[in-house]
Amino acid sequence: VISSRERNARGSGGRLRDEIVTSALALLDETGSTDAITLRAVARGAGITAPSIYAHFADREAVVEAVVEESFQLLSDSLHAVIDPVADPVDRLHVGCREYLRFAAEMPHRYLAIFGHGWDHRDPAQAAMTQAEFIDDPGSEAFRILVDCIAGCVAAGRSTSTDAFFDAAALWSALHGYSTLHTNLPHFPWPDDADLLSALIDRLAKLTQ
Amino acid sequence: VISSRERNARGSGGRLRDEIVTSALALLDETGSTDAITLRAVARGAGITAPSIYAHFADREAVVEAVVEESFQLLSDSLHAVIDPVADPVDRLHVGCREYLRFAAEMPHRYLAIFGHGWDHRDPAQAAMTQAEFIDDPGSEAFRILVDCIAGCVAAGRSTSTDAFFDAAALWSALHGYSTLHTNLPHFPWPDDADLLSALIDRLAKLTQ
DNA sequence: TGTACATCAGTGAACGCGCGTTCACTGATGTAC
DNA sequence: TGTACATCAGTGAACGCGCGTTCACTGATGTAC
Repeated sequence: VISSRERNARGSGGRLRDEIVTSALALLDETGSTDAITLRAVARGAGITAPSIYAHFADREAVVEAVVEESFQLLSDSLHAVIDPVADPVDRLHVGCREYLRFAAEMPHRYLAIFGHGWDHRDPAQAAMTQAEFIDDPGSEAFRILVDCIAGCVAAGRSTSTDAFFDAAALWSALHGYSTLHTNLPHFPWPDDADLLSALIDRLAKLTQ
Repeated sequence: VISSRERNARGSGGRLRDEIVTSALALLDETGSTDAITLRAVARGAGITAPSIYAHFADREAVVEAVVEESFQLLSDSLHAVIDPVADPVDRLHVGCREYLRFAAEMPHRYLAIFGHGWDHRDPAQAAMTQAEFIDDPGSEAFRILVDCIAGCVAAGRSTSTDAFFDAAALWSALHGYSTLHTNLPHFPWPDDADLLSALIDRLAKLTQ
C-alpha cells in the first residue's frame, strides 16, 4: 500500500495506468482470485481514489483484462528469455517446459488468471479455430513455442512424433494439469518434480533415448 | 426456483438440508463459481428465507463444503458404477478414464469446485502425506481406482510400468489438464477426443500394444 | 517578467445494491393430561 | 374425546459492510498574451 503520492505531471497518461495495473497484480498475488481485484481495493493500493481509475479503464472488467494480458505477456517473455534458438532441440524442449512449470509454481495466481477461467480474451463466443489459424494467432505465443520445440526434435531425429500439434496438445495438457494440481493439492504425495516432468516430456513428445 | 412450498413436517431434519444443497448445486451449475453460492440466492432457490439455512449449516462456508463433498461423492460413484472389477484391466483403465473426462465435461463447474481451488477439505494446512497414507485415505477414492487399474495392467503383462503410483500421478495430471483446458479454452483446435485420451493412457500408463 | 486562463489529474460525497449474520417472533403440529 | 402446552420449522426486519459507478468539484500546472 502506497501511503502518500505526488500528483502525476501533466502529460503522464500512462504512469497512473501502470500503477493501477501494478496494484491490481499485487491484489491478485496476495489473494489468489481476480474477484479480489475491486476498484476500491486497487485504488487503495495505488494511493488514489476509486473514481480516478475511470480515466484509464472503462470499468472493472477492463482492469482485470489488463492484469490477465500483462500476466500472459510475462509468461511469453519468460519462455523466450530461457529458450536458446540454436541449442539442442531436446534441451530447448526440456528448458521451456521447466520454465513453464516454474512460472506456474512461483506465480500460481497469475497462471490461473491466464488459463484458469475463461480465456475470453481474443474472441468471445466465436467458433473454434483451425490449427493453422491458432498457430498464426499472436495470442498463441506459448503454445507455438512448444510445437516448434517438438518439431525441432523430430527434424533432429530425436522424436518419433508424426503430428507435432497433436503431441504438443497432449504435453501441454499434462503440464497444465500437473501445474494446477500441484498448486491446489499440496498435500498429495507428488513424485519428484524433475522425474515427473521428464516422464511427461519423454513419453508425450515421443522422444527417443 | 421453487415458488411455493409446504412447511416440512416435524421430524424432517434432513429434508430441508437436502433442498439447500440441491439449490446450491443448481447455482454452481448455472453460474460456474462457488462464489455464486450466497445464502440469499440459495434460499431463493429453495423457496425459503436465508436465516432458515442456519438451522442446518453453521455458515456460508459449510454450505459450500457440502456442495463440494456431494460433487466428489458423485464423481466417485460414477467411476465405481462404470468399472467392472472382473473386466480386462486395459479396458477398465480406458473406461475409467473416459468416465472421468465425461464427468469433467458434463459438469465442469462441479469438477472445478472439487479440484480447482484448494482441496482444503480433509486437513487444513497440514504436512504432505506419504503415498501409503494417501492411498489409505478415504478421500482418495478416485485416485486409488486409477492406481489399481494400472497395477492390474502390469499384473496382466499389458503395461511396462515399474511404479504404478508414479504413472498414475502422471496420467491423472494429464487427464486433469486436458479436462480443464478443454473447458476453459473451447476455441483451441483440440485433436479428436478419443485419440488424445488413448494417447495419454497408452503413453503414461506405459501400455504395450 | 507578470498575470489571466484553460487544462486535466485526481477528489469526495452520494446512489443503490446484495451480501452474511443476528434477533425476536409466529404459527402449525404433535403430545400430555 | 377435548384442551392446554411445548416444540420447532421457518419468518421478516434490521445491522453494518464493501462494492461499481455517477457527478460536480478542486487545485496545481503549463501556456498565451
